[in-house]
Order: sequence, then C-alpha cells, then structure tokens
Amino acid sequence: MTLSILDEHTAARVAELFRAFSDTSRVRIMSVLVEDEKNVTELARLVGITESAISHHMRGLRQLHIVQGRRDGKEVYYSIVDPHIVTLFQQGVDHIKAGE
Amino acid sequence: MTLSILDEHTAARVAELFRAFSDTSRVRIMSVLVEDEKNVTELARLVGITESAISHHMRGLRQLHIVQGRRDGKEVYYSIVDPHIVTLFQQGVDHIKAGE
DNA sequence: CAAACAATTGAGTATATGTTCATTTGTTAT
DNA sequence: ATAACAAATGAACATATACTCAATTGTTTG
Repeated sequence: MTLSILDEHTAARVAELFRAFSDTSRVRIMSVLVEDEKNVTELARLVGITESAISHHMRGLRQLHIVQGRRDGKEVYYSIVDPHIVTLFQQGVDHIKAGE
Repeated sequence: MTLSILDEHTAARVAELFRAFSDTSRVRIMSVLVEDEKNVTELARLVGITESAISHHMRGLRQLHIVQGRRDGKEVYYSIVDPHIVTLFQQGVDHIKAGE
C-alpha cells in the first residue's frame, strides 16, 4: 500500500506530533513520564527548569493529547495518555542510543 | 528495564531527530521519499516550495543521516537512508491517520 | 568555450519557540 | 479569613527556524 504525498493538513498534524518531542526539555520530561507519573515540582527538579517552564510545556503536550493531568490536592500529576505515543517516543530514543 | 531521565546530551540528540519531522514541508518530503527516491526539482514541484527551500531542508536531513543524495548527471536524487527511520516516520503518520 | 539547466549556498527577513519573571488561580491548613 | 504552597498564565525577550531572493557551483550539450 503505497501512499502518495501527504496533503498539507495531514502533514501539518504529523509535524505537530513530532514537534512535541523536538525539544530537549520535553524529551527529558517524556523520559521521566515513561517511567511513572510525576507532578510539576518533581518534573521541574528532575529536568532542571522552572515550574513555569514545565507548565508551559505540559499545556502544549496536553493540547496534543499526549499527556493528561490529574489533580491530587495542591499537586497535578502528569502521565502519558496513549501507549502508542510511548512506543513512538521510545523508538526515537532507541534509534539514538543504537548510535548512528 | 526502566530507564531514568535522559541526560542532556542524549535528550538533545533525540530532540534533533524528532525535529527532523517537525515541519510540514519536511513531512511532505518524507512522505514522498518513503515511496521512492526523487530529485530536487520533482520534490519542489510535489511539495510546492522552491528548489532552494528543498535544498535547505535536504541539507539538514543529510546532516542527520536521514537521507542521502545520489548525483545522476545534473540531478541529485534523494532517498531515505535507514529503514528504521521509515518505520518511525510511518508510525507518526499512522497515529495521526488513526485519528485522535 | 558558452549557454542552459539543476542544485547549493548565503544573506536577509518574518515568524515561531523556549525560557524567565511577575502575577493569578486553585487547594489545603491554621 | 489568611497564610502557604502548587500550578497556570501572560508578557517580554532572545534565539531558532523556514522561507525567498540573488549569486554561485556543478554538469551537460551546443
């Protein structure tokens, strides 16, 4: 099944998906969330950027339905929504780790 | 095997890889190259941007070893280097096409 | 060699992106 | 109600990115 060139709109959505993982901080966020859910403060500490920056990233990832937030008291715990996304992400990591 | 947070350098390389597919034009370029090799002029016509813009994109993709160029006379034919990259890309496309 | 065509390169520009800082919102405990 | 902490938001800024245009390099053919 040999699909021809992607139409502009679909291509834009695909690009949007990959763009989610196109930033060092977001990649590190994902690498943590692959293991387990984490709240914003923990993520900030682990990734090494401010809680504000984490929040901004999480908003983007939420809008793409890549992560979801679960409030528990004062804290919001983020986790990865879709297992397929985990696979996609891991595949990228593995490709790099396998060395080029 | 539960890997902890990715170090800055590895994360940067992973981000770089995903960034390759984070642009609408590059996604469309890839969607064409998945099918078959193409020269710059053909790509420009199919994607709908100038040959110069294509060249700029191909340089980036070449530097990441995602595509390779093969000169045949006046033309340079580009193709995707690594089958794993095709799989990664297709998985992103499939995720979008499966609808969110 | 000159002309024609394909591809690349570099400069310039407009827009997008990631971050921080300051402020606001939400939640709990005193 | 107020204080304290967590998270989200908006503004501002610096950098990155994609594109076009003009010029250059590479290749073939007259």
